[in-house]
Amino acid sequence: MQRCLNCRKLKRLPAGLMSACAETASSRFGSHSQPFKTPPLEQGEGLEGRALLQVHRVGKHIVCELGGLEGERNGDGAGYAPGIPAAQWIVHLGMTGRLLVTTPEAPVAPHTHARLTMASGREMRFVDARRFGRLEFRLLQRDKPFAGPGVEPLTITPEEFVRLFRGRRLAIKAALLNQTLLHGVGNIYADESLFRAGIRPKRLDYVDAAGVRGFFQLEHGVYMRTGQPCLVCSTPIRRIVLAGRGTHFCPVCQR
DNA sequence: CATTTCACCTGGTGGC
DNA sequence: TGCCACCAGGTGAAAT
Repeated sequence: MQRCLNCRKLKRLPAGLMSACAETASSRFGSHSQPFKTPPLEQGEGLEGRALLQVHRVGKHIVCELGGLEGERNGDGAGYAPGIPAAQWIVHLGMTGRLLVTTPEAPVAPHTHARLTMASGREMRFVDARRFGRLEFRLLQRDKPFAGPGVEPLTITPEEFVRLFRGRRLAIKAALLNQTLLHGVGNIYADESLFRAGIRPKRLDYVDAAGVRGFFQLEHGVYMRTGQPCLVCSTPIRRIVLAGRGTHFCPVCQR
């Protein structure tokens, strides 16, 4: 018996892999408050026996490419194999999520939502106190490869960037936080980017592909520096709430 | 449709 | 010392 991470009751849990019972996982499927975007039972069964081929990033998501199973076939009847990508495990860490690799004997930390036994004998564990993280399993013969909700900020062209943001009637910071436009930028990078570019978070429809001034590389210029002097002009950094988030800026450097 | 607001969740912090 | 209000932020449902 094990305590379900969703309903907190002592229950027999499916497959011993996911620390949530089937009923709450499915009944609360889609809720914010649980980490299983794919129901735990389906997720555990889907992952079983697959090789972990590659890990990469898409926006704020970690994408694990998984190999096929012996005898597994795609829609055209072609065979999969352990070395051929056939499924994906998508991990979003939310605010406090972590992926840990441990020995099976290692004490199970509070808020451990998933425990995967690896072929090496070690365990991969997903721990997330605040439960903003998500776990999702995709079968490529059924689902599209995960592409993320928006476009990549590190490879977008200036022209695409302009096309994405021009004409919108909302604060530039709210637009930056919208993952269906540009994905991967959270509250901290939004504040820091706008400071470096010298742009007020409340500005509407601001587009200037060459507007990066490049103030600082290492330390936060504005984020969580409310009342402290601006690193450029010494004016106290201001804090407002925008799009429901703490928002920090220099009233002189950012126009 | 576009945009805004808010609930979800827990650990840490500061005030009393 | 302990209690409580409040804050942090990614997401997506609900409201506007």
